Amino acid sequence: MEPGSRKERERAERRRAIITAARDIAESEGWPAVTTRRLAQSIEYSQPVIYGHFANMQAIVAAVAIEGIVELTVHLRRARLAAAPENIPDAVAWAYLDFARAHPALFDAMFTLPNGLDFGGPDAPVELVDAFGELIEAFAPLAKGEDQETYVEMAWSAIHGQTVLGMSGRLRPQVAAERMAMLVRVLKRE
Amino acid sequence: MEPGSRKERERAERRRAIITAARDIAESEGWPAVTTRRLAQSIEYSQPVIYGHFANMQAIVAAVAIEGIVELTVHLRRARLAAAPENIPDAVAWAYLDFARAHPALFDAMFTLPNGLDFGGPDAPVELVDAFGELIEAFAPLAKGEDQETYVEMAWSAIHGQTVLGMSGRLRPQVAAERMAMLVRVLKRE
DNA sequence: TCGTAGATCTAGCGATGCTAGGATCCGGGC
DNA sequence: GCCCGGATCCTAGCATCGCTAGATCTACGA
Repeated sequence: MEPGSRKERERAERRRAIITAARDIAESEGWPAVTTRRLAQSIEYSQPVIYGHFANMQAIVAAVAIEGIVELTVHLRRARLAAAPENIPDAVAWAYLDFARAHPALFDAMFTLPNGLDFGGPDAPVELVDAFGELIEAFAPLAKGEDQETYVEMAWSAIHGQTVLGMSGRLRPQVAAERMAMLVRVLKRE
Repeated sequence: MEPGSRKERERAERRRAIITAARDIAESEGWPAVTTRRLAQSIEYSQPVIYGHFANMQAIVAAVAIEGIVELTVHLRRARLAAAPENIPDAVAWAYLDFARAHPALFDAMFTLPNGLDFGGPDAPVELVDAFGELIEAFAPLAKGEDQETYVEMAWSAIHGQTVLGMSGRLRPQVAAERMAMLVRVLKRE
């Protein structure tokens, strides 16, 4: 099937429709409601058509996760570029938490559900590398003498941990702001 | 059924057998292999018997999670008591990571799988409160002027984040040791 | 010894992810 | 214009899941 043909376009559209439907259903009703039959109904095709686009359910989660990572990257970048240089770590940390709160199902696809994505491995998708690059921009300046990449991993996981524990109700919500500010202060080592 | 009777004891034994079977299967084959039919086979009863002990599958995950939390608590306490005072934060942080690595399925039950446990809420199980108490013992001394409880939440979530991202292959494993050491250094604010 | 209450099992319901095999449609050669 | 072959799509079904209803069987007290 030559690229750019009508069939090719329709096929790509259908793939997008599946991903979008999965996102929408997951955000509104939770991931357990995202079933192959439900997706088929959303795109107005029969169930096996789904398997013409994705090998299995996990591949759909992975596709949504990739989309989420891309959006998270632009969200972080926007926050970084809008902030005064000395406020970049705060702004990006907050943007991370904001994103997770605004798109919990997307966040689940990225970090909680099994999605089969190879993050650290040799053939990690570019989207993942880009996202980490954005974190480097934000937090590498705080590394001081330490190894930058390691420092950024450390900072990211600290922010991530606070995000996931907070979102799952394991931390006191009323001090969320002060807790995140405290983390950034500690990371800045002022 | 009066407590202490033979029937009561047998019932309690069976409950324990279910929890143990769930743990064992989850550790050796992953949580998806833990099905009600499989558990029934393990305890040599028919499947509906499971529902005489647990309302649903999630309640079994919760029971395993509680068990895991208790074990994590003693693991952290042991590490704390064995360490020199100035090394307590390092020792406890490492113990946390060690525990997750040694019992990944247990850790999943506690933090990744839906278990319905109310962590932060008013009627959180005592086991959860005890576990957090252990974290307070370890990290509150680092709070300096800051609010202690908030500081401990911050430190815990940072360690937790590094643990979960590391275990799911999202951080470089070869620098795991230096990364955790770096976090503790930052938390100590030396 | 017998009747009843509780314990346990068999069987089944409505779902799930996923697949096989038949129908249908569409495009290119005569 | 027709016909044929391949791609595309659907119906139907398999095995398995969590969970439950109803029958059966066991054990204990009157």
